Amino acid sequence: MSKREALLNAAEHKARIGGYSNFSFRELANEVGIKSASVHYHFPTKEDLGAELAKRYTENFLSALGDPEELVKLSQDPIEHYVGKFRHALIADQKMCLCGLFGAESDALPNKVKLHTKAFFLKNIQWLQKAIEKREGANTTPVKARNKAVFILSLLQGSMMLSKVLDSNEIFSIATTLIEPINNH
Amino acid sequence: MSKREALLNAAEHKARIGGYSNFSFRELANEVGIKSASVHYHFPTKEDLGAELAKRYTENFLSALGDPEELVKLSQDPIEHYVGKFRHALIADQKMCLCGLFGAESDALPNKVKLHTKAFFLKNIQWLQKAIEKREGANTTPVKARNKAVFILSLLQGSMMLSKVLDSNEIFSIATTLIEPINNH
DNA sequence: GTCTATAATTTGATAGAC
DNA sequence: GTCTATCAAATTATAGAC
Repeated sequence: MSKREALLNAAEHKARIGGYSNFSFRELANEVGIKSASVHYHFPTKEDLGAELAKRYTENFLSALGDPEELVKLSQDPIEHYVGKFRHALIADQKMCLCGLFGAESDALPNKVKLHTKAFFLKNIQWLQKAIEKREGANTTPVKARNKAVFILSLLQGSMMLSKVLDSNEIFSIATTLIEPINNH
Repeated sequence: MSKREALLNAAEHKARIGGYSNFSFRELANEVGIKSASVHYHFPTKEDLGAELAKRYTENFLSALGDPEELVKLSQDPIEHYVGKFRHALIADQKMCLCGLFGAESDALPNKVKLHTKAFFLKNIQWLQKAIEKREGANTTPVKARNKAVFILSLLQGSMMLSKVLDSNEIFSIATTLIEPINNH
């Protein structure tokens, strides 16, 4: 693994626990076995590192989601699939969504980081909207599908927050089970 | 207004924008017109200040909510009332819920702050559960009412997050409108 | 790519005078 | 209650050698 990649991994780990201010160049450097000054070779400023972090997280997350159209063709429920990705982030990693944390502290972030965080949310809403449109066909409209997408993403981010603070993965299950009545409006 | 109160107000303002690390004793001192060292007279450590911040926020929020039983007696919808308090926090203050931000970075908080943040969530869930039980009477059970409470609080925290990051209060309206099908299961 | 050395700033905190 | 003075540590960042 390249040093650059190792730095991003270490930063992601810390940021998903305490946000943008929860990692420093020195800590990351120590973890990957180089000196703090050398981190600046890979990322000129902390803002650059933070932006790359949110960008990479978004790319990986959307890539793991796959194409919503394909899912519908295989007659899989894309919403259930989508919820599963968040469940995995919470249960397997025992951490918040990186962009959920960045989103909450959005107004305090350097501009480039904020923009990439915003992109995560826009792209996820688009993914969900498309999935809902494909699944429901003539039973929905673009506006209704987008509203449902906003609803689902809000609920997932919020239920991850509650699961973390109450230290209970069951909270996530409880909140997400109640998606169904909306999902099958 | 006492200096102590002014310090808490200044801290709350900053914390609701960028979390626990987004305020320092020096900044708070400057804003209320005293020196950094004097802040330690009011709050020995930053952890003490943070804990008091979450505690005061929780007290104020629950006090503003009032008694759910009273609301039901006046045949007001307690859920609508509850959503209105979050709407106000978002629209009037243009900020996240303090405990929402603290909740997201929960695992990085000093212990006392974390405990008071957790208490905010537990007390809000209790309030909602009681409100739902009173309103629905024999149509619900304690478990079902609590699950609904978890769902509503998750959705509200998440939709505040999305509203902040997408810089759109409409997002909050969209997400919360879709509470109704669950509310009237 | 990584290092040493270093700068400038900020931070939480303490001691002791008034 | 507030001040001055001070501290130790941490932070982001740069210059320049290897």
